[in-house]
Amino acid sequence: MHDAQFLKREARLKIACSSCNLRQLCLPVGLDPEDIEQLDAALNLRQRVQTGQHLYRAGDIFRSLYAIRSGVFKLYRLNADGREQVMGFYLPGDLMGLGAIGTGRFALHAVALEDSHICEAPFSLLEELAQKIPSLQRQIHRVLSAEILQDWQAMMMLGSMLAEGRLAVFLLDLSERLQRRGFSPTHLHLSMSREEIGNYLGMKLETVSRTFSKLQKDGLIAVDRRVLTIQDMPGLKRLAGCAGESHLGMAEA
Amino acid sequence: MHDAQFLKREARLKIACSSCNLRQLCLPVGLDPEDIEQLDAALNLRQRVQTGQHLYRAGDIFRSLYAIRSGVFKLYRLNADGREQVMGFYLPGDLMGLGAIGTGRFALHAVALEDSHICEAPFSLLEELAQKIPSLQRQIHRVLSAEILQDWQAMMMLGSMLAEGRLAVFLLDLSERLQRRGFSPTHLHLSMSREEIGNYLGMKLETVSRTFSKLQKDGLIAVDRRVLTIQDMPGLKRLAGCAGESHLGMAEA
DNA sequence: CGGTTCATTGAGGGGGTTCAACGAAAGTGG
DNA sequence: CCACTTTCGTTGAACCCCCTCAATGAACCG
Repeated sequence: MHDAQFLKREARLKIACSSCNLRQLCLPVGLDPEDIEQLDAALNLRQRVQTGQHLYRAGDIFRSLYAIRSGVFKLYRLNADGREQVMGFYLPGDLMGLGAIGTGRFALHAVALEDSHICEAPFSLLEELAQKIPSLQRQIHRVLSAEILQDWQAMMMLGSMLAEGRLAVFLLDLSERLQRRGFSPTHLHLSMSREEIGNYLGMKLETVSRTFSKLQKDGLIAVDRRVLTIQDMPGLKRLAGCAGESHLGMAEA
Repeated sequence: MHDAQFLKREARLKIACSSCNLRQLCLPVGLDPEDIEQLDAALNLRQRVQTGQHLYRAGDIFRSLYAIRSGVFKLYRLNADGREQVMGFYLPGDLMGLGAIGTGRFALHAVALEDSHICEAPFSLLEELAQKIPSLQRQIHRVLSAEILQDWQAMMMLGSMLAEGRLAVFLLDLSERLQRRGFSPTHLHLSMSREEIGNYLGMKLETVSRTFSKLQKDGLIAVDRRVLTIQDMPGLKRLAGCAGESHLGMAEA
């Protein structure tokens, strides 16, 4: 993501799970080469999604999961009075649509924050294949479970942390996910606006901006527009770990 | 739950999925009678968990999912400085442990808020069985997906609603889940304390208490200790729907 | 009955929102 | 190339919801 070279290099490659550099993050994890071939056949539907385009919308009938090959997506919902609520940001190797399996309809809107490429995985085919390939079934379970864990982390942030802590958790999470994908863990490009970050973290864009400024003043990060450098990883982790949770109070059973 | 008669009646019955009145909520959904028998054989491990007892603890090795037959459980985590963070309340028919599938270890503590009965479902057996029974596999996917949806609702509350709205969503969610289980949707017994509710909703127990009082003054609910009656369902839904989200503001793109 | 836990209510303070102004960067059309 | 416009980010000041601290009351239990 945020790397034109990366995009171009990917476009030139034959796009197959077996040759995909995301196979250690995506559905193929734990599969034998011959199984990956079968998987490849099932999800040979590739698509390009340009910045600002929607991959699907809340209410659409669910037929497929979508794996991100490159780019970044924002998942969000619109509440009763039309205001947006960001539910997460998704990176290469992530699967989108997991919340729709149960109901048969997408619950959220998915929009590309950068020019992106995705792989469409028809879910009925995936289920069929999982019936024959135990390791694929296990991986589907793992992926669903991981999404639950990720959501719990967001709930934890929103439920018990102050602005500083939330931003620290957000940055560390992003950093770790980027690192797992082979990007630098300290030099991040933010594909989302301050408003989108704040919306996800349950605060206003002004608060995000102010908190960025404070973290910069404290020497933990350096921000220049949408390029953010983590300068004091342990310090950030300290913020994310314990400090700043629920108004400095120490009470509780 | 919260009904001694219910517990006693259950104890007398032969405890099998095929005769369980939760089979429309739990793992057996969509299974043929003969498949249910196989499922029954796989999870014949029943347990009693008394109020305050832990079913498992964060960090424990994950081997089984746990289905609630009767009672109520609280799932929570302890953060760095030992403070509690409630991640959810689970009712009969719900499955616990879904977040542990990916990592092999439980991420949360599970404690009974009432004297409860659970069914243990060894996950390796479940996976094996799902390999043979497509409808069971589909149900496992559905259950995992439903947990994701439930978590998204919690994120939505925490991220964009004020105390009143959060409490309204909480009560309506509880009401609907109780109704699906055959209980009254308007007359609820709260198995959890104000502090636990507040912790889950990202607010202090005093705020929960004050907000209950306000909702009561407005004629939406009636509260007597841990018995809560919903008196104006549409009014509550109005609160949960749009009102009270992010400081009364109407701006935004 | 005294001790503990839980719930309610009040008063004061703080973190974040709201409203507002300003600046920087990017895109547009002449 | 430069006004013009638009979008995005930053910063300041006032207000408000909720937290904190505190006191009181009700129910449960040994």
